[in-house]
Amino acid sequence: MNQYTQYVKGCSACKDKAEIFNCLCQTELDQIDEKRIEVHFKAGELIFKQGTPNMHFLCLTQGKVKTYIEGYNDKNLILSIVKPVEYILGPGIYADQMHHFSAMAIEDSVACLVDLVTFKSLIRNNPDFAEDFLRKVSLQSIYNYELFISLTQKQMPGRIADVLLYLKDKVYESNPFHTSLSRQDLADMSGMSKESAIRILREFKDEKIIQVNGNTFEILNSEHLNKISQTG
Amino acid sequence: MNQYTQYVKGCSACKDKAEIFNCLCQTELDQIDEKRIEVHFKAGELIFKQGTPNMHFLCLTQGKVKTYIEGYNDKNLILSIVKPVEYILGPGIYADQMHHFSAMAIEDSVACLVDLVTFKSLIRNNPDFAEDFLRKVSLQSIYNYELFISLTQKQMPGRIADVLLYLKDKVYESNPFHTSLSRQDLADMSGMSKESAIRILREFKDEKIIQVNGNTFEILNSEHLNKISQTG
DNA sequence: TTGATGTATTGATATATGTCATTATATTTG
DNA sequence: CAAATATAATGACATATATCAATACATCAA
Repeated sequence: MNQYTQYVKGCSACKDKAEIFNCLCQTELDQIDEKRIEVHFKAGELIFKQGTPNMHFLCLTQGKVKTYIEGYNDKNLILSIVKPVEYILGPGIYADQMHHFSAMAIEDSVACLVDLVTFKSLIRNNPDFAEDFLRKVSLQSIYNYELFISLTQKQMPGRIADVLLYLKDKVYESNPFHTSLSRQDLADMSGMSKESAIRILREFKDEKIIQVNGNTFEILNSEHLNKISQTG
Repeated sequence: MNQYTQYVKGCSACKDKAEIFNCLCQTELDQIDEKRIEVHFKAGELIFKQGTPNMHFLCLTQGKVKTYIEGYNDKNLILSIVKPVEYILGPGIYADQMHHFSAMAIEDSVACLVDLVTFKSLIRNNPDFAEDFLRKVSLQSIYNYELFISLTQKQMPGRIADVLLYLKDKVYESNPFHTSLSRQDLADMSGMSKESAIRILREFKDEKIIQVNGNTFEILNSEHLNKISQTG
C-alpha cells in the first residue's frame, strides 16, 4: 500500500465510488471518517439481528449482504440483496431504535459503522443530505410495494421470474451471473418452499428460458421471462 | 358558527387534534394554512390514483381512507386504513413524483392538500419537523414489514385474524366496531379471494371467536384470535 | 481415497386456496 | 310497493403449492 492509496482511503474513497455521500462536504466526511468503525464479515456471518437494538448507521463498502425478515416457523423473507457502496438502514433508526430485519453477509464483506448520534446530526444540519436520505428511503419503499405485488398476487413462475430479473438487473448487473445465494435463498426471496423454487427453475430451463449451471444463471429469453413476470 | 370556532379553524385546529404538526411554529402553520386547499370527498370517491403525478402533500382531517396498490387482474392490495388527523403520503414525494398506490375515501372525508414545494421547504428548514416526518415514514415502514410476514407466511386464518385485530386496535379502537369496509375490502387487506375471507369469518363465528352482524364485528375471544395470529 | 455433511433434485401425496356457479340477503331505484 | 342491482354466503370442484420421503450431487475433513 503506497502513500496514494493511503490518502484516498476512508470515507473520501467511498465518496468517489458512490453518490450516497455526495451531499456531504469534506468536514462532514471527515467527521464520519473519524467516528466510523470498519468491520470485516465472512460469508455467512450475521451483521445484525432482527430484534436487537439498532445503534449504528451501516454502510456496506465491500461484498454482498442479504437483508431478511425472520418470520414464523424458521421461515425467512429476503427483502433485498445489498451491494457496495450502499447503506443498510432500517426504519428503527427513527422509530424504536430496534432492528426490524436481519442482515447477513452472503460474500466476504466490509462495512462501516457510524453511531446514530453522528448520523442524525448530519441529517439535522445538512438539508441536502436529509433530502437525499429521504430519497433513498423512498426508493426502498417503492421497491417494497413492487415486492408486495410480486409476493401476494403472482404465482410461483412470476415470482421466480421477478427474482431472476432482480438479480440480473439490480444485483449482479450481468448476464450470465454467478450468485452465492442458495436455492433456499431464492425460495426465501420469492416466498415459497425451496422445492417449489427448484421446480420452477427446472421448468424455465426445460422451456429454454434460462440456463442453469450450479449457481450460474443465464437468461436466454428475456422477453419470455418478462412476460411471465407481467402475467403473474 | 361563532367567532371562536372561526378562530380555531384551519391548521391550528388540526394542531390541537394531532401531534403531526407539533414541530411547526405558528408562522409555519400559517404558511401551510395559506397554501392549503380543502377538499371534500364522498364515500367511494378516489382521492388520488396510482400512476398519476404526485403534486401534493395530503392530510386527512375527517373521514376514513383506504390506500391500496392496484396489482394484476384487477386485484388490489389494501395497505392501510387512514383516519384523521394523519397524512397520506407516498414515497413518490422524494423519488419520482408519482403515486405508487391509490387512495379512496371509504367514508365521507375531508382532506387538505398542500403543494410539495411548501412541504419540502418545511422539511428543509425545520429539522424537528424533518425528524418527525422520518419517524412517521419509519413507523409506516415497520408496519409494512409486519404486513409482509402476515401476507407471505401466514395462512388465511392468521391473516384474517391480523386484519380484525388491526381494525379493532388501530383503526376503530373499539370493540365491537362497525366498518364501512366490504368483504372484498377485507379480502384485499389479507390477500385472498372474498369467498375465502367470508369462509374464515364464518369459521371464527362458528368457533365463537367473533360475532358478526353485517358490518359490525365483535371480538369475543381475543386470546384465541391472538393465538391464531401468532401461529399463522 | 473414504466417509460425512450439507445442499440440490425429483416424485408422490396432502392441503390450502382460488374459481365458478348458485342462492340468499341487502340496498337502491323507479 | 316491486323490480333491479349490488353485496354476501355457500357448495362443488380445480389447482397451486407445501410437505414428506428418497435419491443425487457436491464439498469438506480426515
